[in-house]
Amino acid sequence: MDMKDLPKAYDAAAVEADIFKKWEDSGAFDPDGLEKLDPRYKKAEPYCIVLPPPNRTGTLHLGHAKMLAIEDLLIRFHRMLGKKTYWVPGTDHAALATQVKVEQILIKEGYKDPRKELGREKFLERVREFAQQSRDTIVNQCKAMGSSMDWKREKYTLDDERNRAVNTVFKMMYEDGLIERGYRVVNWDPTFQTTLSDDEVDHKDTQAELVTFTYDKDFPIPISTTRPETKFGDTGVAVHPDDKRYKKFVGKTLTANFCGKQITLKVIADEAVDPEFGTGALGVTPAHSMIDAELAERHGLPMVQVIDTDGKMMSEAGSDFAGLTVKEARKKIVETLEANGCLIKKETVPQSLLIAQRGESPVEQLPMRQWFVRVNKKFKLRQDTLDHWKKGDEATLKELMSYAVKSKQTKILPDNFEKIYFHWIDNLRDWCISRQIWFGHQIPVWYKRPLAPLELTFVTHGSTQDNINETYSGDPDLPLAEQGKQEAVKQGELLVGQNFDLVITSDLQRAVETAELTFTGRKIPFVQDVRLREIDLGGATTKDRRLEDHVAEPFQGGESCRDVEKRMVSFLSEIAGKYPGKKIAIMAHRAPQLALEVLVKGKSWNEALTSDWRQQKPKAWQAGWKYVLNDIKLVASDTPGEGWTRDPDTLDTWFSSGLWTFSTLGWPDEKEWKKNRGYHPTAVLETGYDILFFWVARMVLMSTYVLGEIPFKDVYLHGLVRDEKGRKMSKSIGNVLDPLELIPKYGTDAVRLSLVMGTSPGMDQKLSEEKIKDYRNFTNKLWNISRFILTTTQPGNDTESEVLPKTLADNWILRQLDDVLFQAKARLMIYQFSQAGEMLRDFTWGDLADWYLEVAKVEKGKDEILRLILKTILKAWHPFMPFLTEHIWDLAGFGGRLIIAEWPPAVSYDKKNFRSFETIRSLITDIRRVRAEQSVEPAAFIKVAMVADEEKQKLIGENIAIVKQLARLEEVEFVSEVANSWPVIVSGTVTIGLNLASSVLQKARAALATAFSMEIDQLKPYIKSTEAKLKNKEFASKAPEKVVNDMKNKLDEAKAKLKALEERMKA
RNA sequence: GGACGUUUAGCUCAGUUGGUUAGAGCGUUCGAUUCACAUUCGAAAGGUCGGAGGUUCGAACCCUCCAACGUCCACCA
Repeated sequence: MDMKDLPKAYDAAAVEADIFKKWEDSGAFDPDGLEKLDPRYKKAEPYCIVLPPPNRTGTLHLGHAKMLAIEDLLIRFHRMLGKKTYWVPGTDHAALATQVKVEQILIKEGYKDPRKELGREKFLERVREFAQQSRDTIVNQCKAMGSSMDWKREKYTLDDERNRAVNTVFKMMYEDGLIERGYRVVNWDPTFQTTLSDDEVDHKDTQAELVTFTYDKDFPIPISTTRPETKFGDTGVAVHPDDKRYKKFVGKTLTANFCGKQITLKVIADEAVDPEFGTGALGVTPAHSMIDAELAERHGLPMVQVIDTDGKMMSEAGSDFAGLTVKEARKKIVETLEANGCLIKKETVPQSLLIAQRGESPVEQLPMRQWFVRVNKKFKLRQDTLDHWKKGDEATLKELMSYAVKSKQTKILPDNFEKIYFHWIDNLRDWCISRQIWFGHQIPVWYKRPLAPLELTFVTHGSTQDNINETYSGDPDLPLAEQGKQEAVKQGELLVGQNFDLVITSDLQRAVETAELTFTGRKIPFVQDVRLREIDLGGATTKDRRLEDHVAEPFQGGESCRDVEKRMVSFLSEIAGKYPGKKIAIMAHRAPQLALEVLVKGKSWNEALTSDWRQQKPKAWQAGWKYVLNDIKLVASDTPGEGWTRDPDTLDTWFSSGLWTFSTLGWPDEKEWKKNRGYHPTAVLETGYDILFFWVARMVLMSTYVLGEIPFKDVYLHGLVRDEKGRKMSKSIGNVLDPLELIPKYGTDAVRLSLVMGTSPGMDQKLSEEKIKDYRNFTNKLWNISRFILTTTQPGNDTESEVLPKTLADNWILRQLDDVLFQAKARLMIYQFSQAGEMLRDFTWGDLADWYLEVAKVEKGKDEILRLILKTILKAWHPFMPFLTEHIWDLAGFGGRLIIAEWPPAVSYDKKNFRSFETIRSLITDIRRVRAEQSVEPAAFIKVAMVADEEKQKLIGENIAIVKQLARLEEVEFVSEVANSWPVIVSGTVTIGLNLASSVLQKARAALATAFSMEIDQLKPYIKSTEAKLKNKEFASKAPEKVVNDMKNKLDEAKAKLKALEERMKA
């Protein structure tokens, strides 16, 4: 292309798609592709960022655009630094959010209850279809933003590999006792019919009616509530321990007839009660308030549920109320209380209502059986963790999360968010992870339910010689010792009166013998089962046969505890089908019994091992341990086969997101994970501060737990993008700026700049179209700078080697360039993108375009240096403006792809006299100012005469062409003294006189006199205060030398200037 | 109720560990324009750094208190 044909303005829309394709085809987005492009990436340090996967709920907004701009900047910068950069692309299924969205769409299509009408599979198909469309949109938008990630490596939080990671972690946590199924009060969303975690519930300030009443006419303690309808579930009344009014009731159990229902209430004293509020007494509703549930747990109060999952009153509320909605019931209760004369007063109070984060529906707190991650539970670490704990040490998940940040292994930027993070952890409750929605990772738990529960009685075998000696002779099948036989008989005596339908024994000698002796004389069928055998110790010798060490790891050549567990699952599921409702005695060994504790009681192996009765001294001998087999629960990463029903619930979406840093790198697949191991911990996690808790904290939890290492070294939290008035962008206000509309209008680079510049981490950003326009102007400026250089210079050989400065201006611009490269790099390393960009802009616009290019129009022979500067700034700007810079790079024919060019090295210049050009610059500036200040016609600026010392005369004389061009002068002459009739200003130590047209002379003199006196008025107090300061002994002794010297120099300059001005005034 | 921010020019914001007379962009005013760029260039005006105390030779910066605004967490039943 002929350079002359370059359009006057940069047309982003016309070139961007093309450039993106070139990048994509080049393989530069692929960390392994980099090696093929440039050998320097072969042994390169890895640099990895995982893309916070956008939700597949629709399209990307400006917040995403900001995220992409910052992360792409980081990736491109580090790629140019020579790192093997891997930006992991992917999307999030966003379980609930996506399902809700699709439900809304289906309702619009005419379905009334889409899930019921379609059924699980068909409904999920629609959700998947929507998610797929959304994914396609997201990918295209990311590409439009210029994001340099390789979509061939795309991951999805709900794909098969991620599912494997989820199931594996679930199983690990379950085995460690960190996941449990419990009956607890949870947040329930009656609209979407699912539980929500504490973090998914918001508080909305509303007005509510606070009702003060007594449960019935005779009840001695009045209470207040805004939720009278829950009072059917009250099981206690709590007062403050010091409250004299109620002291006499504490500890008593009272009854009342509350609106037709008989309730029993225990009066308890608890510090948590505020004696000042209401009546000072609090009706405790353990089933419908987490706070009350905690209170109830402390005081042993029972839980009575009265509201169902539809938000309606249950039969527990009495026939008058059952079936009513919460609202209806509330109204009716107040009326009933009033009619019964129990109502004391009604008042309006502010209340914060629990609402679901999506939508406005109120959230109920209900007791339910759900799955929880226990954050305060001690567990044994599976590996060395965070360079602080050793494998086998005990810790809680909270401690891991806390230590990762406390030890600064993960640093949060800005650091005040660390405090917020710790505060959140301190108040963290167990995390409810099961959801009753369909879209998501189904919980990897299977059940087999017998038609009727089996009653199992575990009986243990009598001692063998090894048991007595507490040794291991190596023979796994010893007969009973004499002592053991006696024990077996004794056991039989203790079991008299208990009836069994069947005895199943292990087939080992000691078990069979014991069974015969224990159940002698009873006519019960015996069955032997090989699956009930003791754990196979393999080649273990006495020293290494601690079961604790072999929970997952098998004994050498033998079994692990988990292997026994597997046998027992098979055993139990068989007898569950064969003998429903029967009473069965199980005669077996230690490991099988512990497996029962695990499988039937839901303990973890470590819990089962530590609570094992055999550990107690003296051993608590008893005749049989009872287990009721309601269902057999199997936690597995794969479906266990016929006859098993999978838990229908799905997991909280953040469970899978929490694994994102390593599940995307191949874990738990050994081969893949090994390949990508170097990328973890990832370099930085860049995201909005609004998901610090949801996501960032949970990734720390998962990574420290699963891998024992942090998920990322730095966390960079960007602020939210708001409209120009500081409001959140929302469709209802209509202030949404859509990246897809902005990009074609202003160019991607301008949009990216506007999202990066003028922002700092953690601070919200106000964005207007005006700002984007300003950055569009800048992209155009860079375009025209390039256009000028490319049209006025010849390519030459464009070497990377040094270009020697020929003139003062050359030396000055190279020095400025060198400085800005150093500064910008330093800022980028510490995530100060805005400052880095500002420095580059000041150089590009202020130094290069406004000065050096002007100089270049006068001084010729700058082809080489101009092209070097262009090449250098294109590199430096590339992370900020990838499209424009790559495009110009192509046009200039610099060769190769800018995207993998090396970050520019230092530029050499003459360090001694780089300041000389500053003198000329300030002279020109002064002339320009005088002209403007005095409102002098340009035509009057014909001549400038100046008084200067010889050195300065020489300097200016050598650069006279520049001075003339930039100050728009016709002539400059040096004189010994400037004529009195000429207006004069002082520039540094140069005195300039202006030869003005006579018509403006008078005006100019007057203006000049005012200007002089103003300047003198400014200088005098400055000189005075500075002199005083310098004379101050304390200042002189305490201030650093550099400060003092700088002040002295500046003072001398000011004095000289003042002297000259005063002389001029006199004249 | 608790915590964390923010408050600097008309607007949007910088201001690195306290150190010369506090900066930028936009806007405003004045001026320029055959030149790479009117998406341009030059210049100016505009700030007792939210308020009040304190520490220091020296404070926009550190400490205390207050005010306004914002955000997060808790939930007083």
